[in-house]
Amino acid sequence: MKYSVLGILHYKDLHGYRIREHLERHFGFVWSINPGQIYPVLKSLVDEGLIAIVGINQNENKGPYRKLYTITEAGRAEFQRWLKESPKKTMVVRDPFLTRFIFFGYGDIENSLKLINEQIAIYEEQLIYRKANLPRWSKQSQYPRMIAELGLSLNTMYLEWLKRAREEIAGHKSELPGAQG
Amino acid sequence: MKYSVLGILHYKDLHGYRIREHLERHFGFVWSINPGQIYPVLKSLVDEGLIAIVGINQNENKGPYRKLYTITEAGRAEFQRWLKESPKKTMVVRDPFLTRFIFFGYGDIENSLKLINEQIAIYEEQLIYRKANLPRWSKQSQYPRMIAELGLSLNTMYLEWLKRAREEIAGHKSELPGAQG
DNA sequence: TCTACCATGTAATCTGTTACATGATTGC
DNA sequence: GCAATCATGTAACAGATTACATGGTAGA
Repeated sequence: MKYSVLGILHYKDLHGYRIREHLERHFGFVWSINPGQIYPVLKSLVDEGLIAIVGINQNENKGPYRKLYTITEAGRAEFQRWLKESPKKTMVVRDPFLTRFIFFGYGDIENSLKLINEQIAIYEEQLIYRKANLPRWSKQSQYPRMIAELGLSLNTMYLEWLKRAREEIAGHKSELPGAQG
Repeated sequence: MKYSVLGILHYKDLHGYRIREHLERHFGFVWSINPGQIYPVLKSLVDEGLIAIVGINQNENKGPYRKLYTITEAGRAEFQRWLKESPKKTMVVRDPFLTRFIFFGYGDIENSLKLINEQIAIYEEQLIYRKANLPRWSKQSQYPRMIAELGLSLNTMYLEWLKRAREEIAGHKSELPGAQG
């Protein structure tokens, strides 16, 4: 999304690949920018005059071919306007596992438990990664650090819920073999 | 999404408007189906033979004009296949407030606090609604109830985080007037 | 040399969103 | 009678996803 790009260029001049990598690595749970999306977005931002190319590294210098982008004054103004807006929509969680979970009553319990265990494994790994990365945020980056803390809380809460769900479903299985709720 | 429609038709034969309403009301935080999306989806499901129209209420009978859909055997089979699949993607939270929050360091603190307070008001109201609706889920609908519990946990956790963020930012304001983190 | 990754880009397709249009019904 | 809501639908647009294509660089 274009405002994320404008936001990140406040911090540093970057090229497309790095912008995407940065967003994905640090805030991937809040949004994800697609590799096939970042270059068209950069192009349209240049066309609108909100960002500009400050340099193109061709192989005269060493390092790969890439374009370095910077934010313009118009870009900063547009970003400030956006930042002040009250968001019109509330939080939505997109998760292909949860859409299945709702309908687990129409499937078989063994398969449900298998999928739940897969999710637990994924989020336990993610939790380790997130705990390890929290101290990296300095006092300078107060807001990104708070977002990282939110990610950690979400991760912890979700894991607890998954484990409660697993216990409840496993218990249900032994009580009423074959039956589904 | 088509599998949500197939899932919900396991529970009951419904018409388009009710399908959307049901999804929106009970699981709106996990997905939202757009009003301009449900009818094309129903049409393509009929074309694929996964659902079928069981009746059209024209104004011979009382009540408004509407089409009642049911799931076919092919639809059940396709749904079962989907339900067994391991989801390829992990959870993503979409929230226009959080995308702004990350960049609050580049805006002014007064505005940030204003937006945070708006969010707190929204989610406090939502929390009351969710607490009130939890007991409605019977033992029969175990999985939807667990989803509702997840919604409640998420809501509670998010509110706590918003309030911690507010305190931290408000404190920061009085310590270092004009400065931003 | 070969693999993995860095880096940019396009095309086709699928979803999602907004806005509109129509008309019936229900309750005040 | 009027407003709100029920109900179905379309059109235009915006955003996301997948797949592909190209070529450079770094390190085993």
